[in-house]
Amino acid sequence: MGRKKLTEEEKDQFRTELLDAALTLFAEDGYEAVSMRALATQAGCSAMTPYRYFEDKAAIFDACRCRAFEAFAEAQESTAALHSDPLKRLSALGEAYTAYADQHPHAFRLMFELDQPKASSKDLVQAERRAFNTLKQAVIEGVEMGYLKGDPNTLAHLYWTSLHGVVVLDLTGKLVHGRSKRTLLRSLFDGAFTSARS
Amino acid sequence: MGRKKLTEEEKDQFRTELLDAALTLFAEDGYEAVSMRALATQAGCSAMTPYRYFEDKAAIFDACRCRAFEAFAEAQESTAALHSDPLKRLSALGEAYTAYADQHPHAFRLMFELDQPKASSKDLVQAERRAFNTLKQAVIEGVEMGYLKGDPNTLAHLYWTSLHGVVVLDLTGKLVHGRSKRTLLRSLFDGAFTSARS
DNA sequence: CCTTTTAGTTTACGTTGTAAAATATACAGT
DNA sequence: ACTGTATATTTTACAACGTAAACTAAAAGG
Repeated sequence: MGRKKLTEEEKDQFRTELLDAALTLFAEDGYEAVSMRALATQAGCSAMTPYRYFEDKAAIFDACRCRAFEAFAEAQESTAALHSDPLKRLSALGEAYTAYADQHPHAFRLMFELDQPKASSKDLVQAERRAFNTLKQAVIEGVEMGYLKGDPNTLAHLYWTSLHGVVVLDLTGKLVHGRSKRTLLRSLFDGAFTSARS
Repeated sequence: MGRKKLTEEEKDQFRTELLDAALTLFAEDGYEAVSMRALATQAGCSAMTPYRYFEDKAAIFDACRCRAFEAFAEAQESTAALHSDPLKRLSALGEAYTAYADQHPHAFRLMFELDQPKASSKDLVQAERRAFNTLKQAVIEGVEMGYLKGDPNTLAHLYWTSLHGVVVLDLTGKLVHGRSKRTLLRSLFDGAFTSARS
């Protein structure tokens, strides 16, 4: 029941396993399937054990959010690796962004839910930056190579926010019938490059 | 205890009062303050009474969302009424959009929460359209008067989605430090009109 | 007057997050 | 080797939740 004095590695190991279990439940049956008791069952411990390793349920969700951002960043990075041309890469990253939302709706929701704590943990901020940097790097190269003009940081943010807006409004069914996500994304992409193209 | 055979108007009246109570709780203490028991207390009835008038809690929230969209649409409309010039009006509508998110965070969350039912009620769709149409009308006039070029519906959607993306990513604290919402909105507005300007 | 219909409340159940208490195990000191 | 203490984990317990089921009360129809 209580071996004794777990090393820091063992604790991290358990935390990792717990988050694995949570992410599994998440992916399988969605957000509300992750109760403390369900999570405990999945992780093979009792309902109270997680409380030795995390402050509360919200802290566990925060850590899951962090993991979700890392996985998302990896998806973005591996997409970026396929295209050396900055504009092609930007386009592909946009496609990958919406594809990720389609294929991992629960993870996407976890990442971008409106009611999450505004002050993020250090780790979460880092994971978020990592996801964004892939996009930003493509914009930087686009500017350097003369395909785009303007402040790279601003351009990258604008591309991201526009993309995100289309995705979330589509996800919540708010786009007016007849304007598909795909159509809008194409127009967005063309328009963004029209206005930013040097 | 049970007068008898309420008229349809009386029923609607009660529904309205109940939603008023819900929206009050919402605005005062936020999303999670709206439990059935708290709502009942606020509305001056027992916890089960609302179930005679709504299917379940989700249906009440749907109706609240509808009301929130109507209030939002009104805010947009009254902003639009202040500016006859389409471009000035579009800019003002963008400002009003972000201002609404700042001033009514709970209502905004209710409207645009990621996990809402994708298939909306007829009323909700209508309220959503109404909010969007104000923006769309300004774009239409902008095109008609030769300030903008392109398909108005698409342009309006793009303006809206871009705006929305900035607002929600700011709201969730995802914008990288140093890129303020305001800066991005200005760039967005300039850029949109640069690319769409005829 | 009695029965039915309708409105509303009370009670009760299963589930949730988690505080508090109980239990089990490993090590330190004698 | 025995005992006490620190640590890990589980068990139990509680308040709050959404809501089903049972109950109460009053008006309308026969």
